Amino acid sequence: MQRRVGRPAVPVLSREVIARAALTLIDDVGAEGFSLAALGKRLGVRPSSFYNHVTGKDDILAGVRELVSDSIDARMFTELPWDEAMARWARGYRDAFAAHPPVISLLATTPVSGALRTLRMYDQVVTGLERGGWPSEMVIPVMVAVESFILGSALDVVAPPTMFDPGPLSADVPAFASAVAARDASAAEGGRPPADLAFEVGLASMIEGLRGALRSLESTR
Amino acid sequence: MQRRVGRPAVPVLSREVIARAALTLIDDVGAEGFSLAALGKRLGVRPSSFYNHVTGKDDILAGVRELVSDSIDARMFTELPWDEAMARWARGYRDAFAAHPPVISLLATTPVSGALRTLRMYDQVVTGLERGGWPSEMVIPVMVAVESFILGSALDVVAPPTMFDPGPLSADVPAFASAVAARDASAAEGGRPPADLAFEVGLASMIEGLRGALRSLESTR
DNA sequence: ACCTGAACACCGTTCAAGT
DNA sequence: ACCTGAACACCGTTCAAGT
Repeated sequence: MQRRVGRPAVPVLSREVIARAALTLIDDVGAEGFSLAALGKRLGVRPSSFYNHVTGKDDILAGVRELVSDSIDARMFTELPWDEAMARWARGYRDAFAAHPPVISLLATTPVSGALRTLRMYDQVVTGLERGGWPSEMVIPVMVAVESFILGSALDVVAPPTMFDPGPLSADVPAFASAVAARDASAAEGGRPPADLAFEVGLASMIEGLRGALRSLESTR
Repeated sequence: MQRRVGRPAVPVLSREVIARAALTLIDDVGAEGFSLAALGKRLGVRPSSFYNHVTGKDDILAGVRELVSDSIDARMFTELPWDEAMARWARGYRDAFAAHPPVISLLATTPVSGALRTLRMYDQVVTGLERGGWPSEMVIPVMVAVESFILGSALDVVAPPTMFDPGPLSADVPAFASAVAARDASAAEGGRPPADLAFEVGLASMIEGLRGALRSLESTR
């Protein structure tokens, strides 16, 4: 288990290895349990070793972000109508983060990575929207609006479900308490997590609204 | 400047005083410059003093959240039609966070506070939506969907504008690069921050989509 | 009740030393 | 080139001592 000092015969670390181990560590112990010491222990390495491969903790988290982002597919924009592609892209985007709940809060603070892979994804979305008839100055706002909704929804997935216990609070906010109860009953009936209902109604509404906006843009032209 | 040991004649701290000082400190030095040591220096106090008034750093941040959230108004739901009230609520909600950009990332990780004031706000929104004809099991999803969009948009405000420089990247993602240029030109013409365009188009679309969803719910009943 | 000051365990980062 | 190990400044938190 213990390694001798000096350069090892075969390298034990790499940027990739570090990022993958960091992702599973965060998944296992949560955002607040993540530290270079804990990560080093998992990899059988001293924390100072990381600095041969990354510039520091922030760089490790950037690697984690790339790992998660890379699993998001945007190729549907090359074949499907823009509105259908948008719905599928949004679900995949949200699922990628929902698969790693504790990661969401760590990465939410730096939503857009300048990584080339991410820019390529944006490029595909932009191309699909323009092909769908959106005027070019509207394309980025439309994409960012949907992305903001997705990221906000991902945060909601990880939010502590404070709303569930009744008790003294219910008396103070009766309309809210009974609406939560109705929502929970409805979600349980459908066999889905309560947070999914908000995501689906929000996504469907935003896309329907965008469809209408595009129609009126086209009719006034 | 230096205080003698022992209990002071008149208390220098309180939960409120601590939260206000924390908010302005974060505004001044950013999220990463915030520490109990720095906060103590501002208040002329040792970090250990805080523990007489709050349970720790997280509790201080909860106080900051309450401060920001308390400035959000939801009374419009008692007088205006639900869709118009929703639009105003959303703008005020976003503005409250946009007024403190560095705070957003610190607080985004715990989007929903269980504070009574926050629950009261939700209660007003819920009441307004039900008055507008929304079925009770849909009310929470609708509110959460809009709130998710708002929080995601607030994060976007604070996101580093990586997208602006041309150079080698533009060649790799041409559609994206030219769409950003078109967006920037359009924003500059309107004299608004580029991020505002996405918020406005997203908000208008979501509300328009929700109007449509409510209409079809009502027609099938 | 409410502050100081010493002490604690832990943190990210730097850097010389070793192979 | 790539690891260890010692050292650094800083962090949040605990707690006895003081008024």
